[in-house]
Amino acid sequence: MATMVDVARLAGVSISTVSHVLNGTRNVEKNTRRRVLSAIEQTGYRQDTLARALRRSKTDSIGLIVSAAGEPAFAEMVHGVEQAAADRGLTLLLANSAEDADREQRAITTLLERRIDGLILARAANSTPGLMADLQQEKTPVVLLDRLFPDASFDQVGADNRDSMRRLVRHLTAQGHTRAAIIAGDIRVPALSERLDGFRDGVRDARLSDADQLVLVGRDDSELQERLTDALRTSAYTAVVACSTPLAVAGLRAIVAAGRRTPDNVSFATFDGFSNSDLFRPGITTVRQPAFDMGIAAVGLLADRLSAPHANPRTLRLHQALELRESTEDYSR
Amino acid sequence: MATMVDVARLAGVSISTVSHVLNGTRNVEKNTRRRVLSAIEQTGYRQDTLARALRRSKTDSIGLIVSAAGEPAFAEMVHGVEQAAADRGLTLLLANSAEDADREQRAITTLLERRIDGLILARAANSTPGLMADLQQEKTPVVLLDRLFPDASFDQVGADNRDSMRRLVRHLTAQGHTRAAIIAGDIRVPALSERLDGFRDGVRDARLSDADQLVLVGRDDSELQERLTDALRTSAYTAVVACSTPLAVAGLRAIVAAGRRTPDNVSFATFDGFSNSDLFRPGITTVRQPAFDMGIAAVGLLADRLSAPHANPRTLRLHQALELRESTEDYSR
DNA sequence: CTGTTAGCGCCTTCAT
DNA sequence: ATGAAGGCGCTAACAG
Repeated sequence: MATMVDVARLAGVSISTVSHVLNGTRNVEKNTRRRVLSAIEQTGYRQDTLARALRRSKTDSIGLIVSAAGEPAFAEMVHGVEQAAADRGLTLLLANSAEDADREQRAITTLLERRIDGLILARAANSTPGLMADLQQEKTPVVLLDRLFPDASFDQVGADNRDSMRRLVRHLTAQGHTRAAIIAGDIRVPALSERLDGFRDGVRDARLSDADQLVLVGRDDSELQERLTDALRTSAYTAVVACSTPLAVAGLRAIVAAGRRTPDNVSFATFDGFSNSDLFRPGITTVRQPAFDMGIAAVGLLADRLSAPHANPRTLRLHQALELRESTEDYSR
Repeated sequence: MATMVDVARLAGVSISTVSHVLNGTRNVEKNTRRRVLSAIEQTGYRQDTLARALRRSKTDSIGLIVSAAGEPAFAEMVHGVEQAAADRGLTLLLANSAEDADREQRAITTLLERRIDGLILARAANSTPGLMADLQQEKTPVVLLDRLFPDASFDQVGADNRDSMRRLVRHLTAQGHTRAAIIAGDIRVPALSERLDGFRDGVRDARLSDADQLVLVGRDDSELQERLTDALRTSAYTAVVACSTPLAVAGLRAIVAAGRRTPDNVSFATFDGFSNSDLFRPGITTVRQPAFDMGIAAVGLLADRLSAPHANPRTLRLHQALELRESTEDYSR
């Protein structure tokens, strides 16, 4: 591999001149520049980012840790982050915590050792608050994605979960539903607890009784599925709301297992949803998370932070569209 | 940020000793080791991967360039690669070429400048053969993923596309279909041209006429969709086969636009398919690409290559399961 | 068992 | 307009 020394020798200049033409960091005579450029060409010289980063203590790279690389919503966020990073000349280091705090901690350490300029983090469900305190101490800026932190001392990008759920419930109650089951999942995850809060808002808006609603909370999707199956068999719930794609899978399976049908017997709606779901029956009413745009926005916040380290932290809440489909239509008790 | 010098001073040893306890690269007395370890603790020392990599000329990182980060199949490959890399202590640098040769070239340059130990590449559709020749010259090992190269001079991981399609066509012809349309898409993509070859194999197996089949080739999905719509309106094709998820979207839309219905009027099958598609109607017969495992396998090949630079290149073809569903059932002419 | 030292390739101040 | 030279933080001979 050719180095700056090789280029300098071939061009008959000093390595400092080579560096300066490379970075455009001071004037160099037209003619010398030409010689350097052609020497670069001939030697096939390629800058060594490592040495450069070591010297400048800046890597032009950012890290992204997602909590569930397998979920479509996170895959989209990764896509968005990658695009926005590349547009800014930043390289993306990707890691997946798989909802595990230990793996998350290891990923953070690894990325910080690699001296990333900034970190975008969708925290694992069982991530400890202590982690955030530690991160506060680091000089590497952090942007929280999707999995937000209650006190707004970080830059964060999320969705308007609570309000979106409230709108969804309003839609259901407007159709006459009075008893619904919500599969809330692991409410240690802020986005999920926000959605549950929104559900309660909606129930209150419609002056319905909390006791008539079924709230399914827990970490084990298949257990939730069973509980819902039982509930649908024995009680008169007329609507089911799922709070994420995997929970929607559990919900739909429970509906089938209980011998119910959507939308005939039971209305169904979900957050996040399934891709291309408009092509299939039943069409499912979905609150669509703008995951790709959230990824873009996270990089934006991070870039802003890098250029203004002491500005006030910002929390962005992106709007989620409510896509109405047949799974919540034609309800009649 | 504490450095090895700080640790050494605090522990009252030389930096070389610190380095050796850090890397376990030579024996150090139990007692000194303890002192060093505690000094590391106290200073909050963290290894600087950059300096280390510069010195060792080895970064313990790999690059992955996908051609279409938005497609579910590639998202799964990313997931698999990330997991396998993390399991081996490798950091993943991710880039997306978005099927554009220029972006691909830039991504390659960027990653090589970062001195990745190896590269996993799903080439862009319009990637030039010259690129592969250039890559041959690099000392950085390359593993081709999904988008393979005809001459097997690289390590590669793909699927048994041709044979899988042949099996699928056999299933269709066994049901009595004699006229099918295949949406082959951009056959510059090897996986797609292989699938088309398999289609022709299947047609020949059944002693059907090529002229009775409709082969739709092109880069613009919506144009293919229109052509298929017209064909379905005017000709008696009884089956449609799509060669990727986006092409399946086009195919299903065309079927609807032509006023046909699956499976009543027309059978339908696709490669790659939709996630959780078992939950929806019509259930679609799908050749499922083992994308996650392909990602895992690619890292495996790369790791092997790193430890045995001069071994013969290997091409892995993973088996794709044929999932039969109702979209190809109950056909009667 | 431990220490000294020469770079890895680059940027950047200080001279000229 | 250009060069010389000192590190960035670390590993790996080479010495003791």
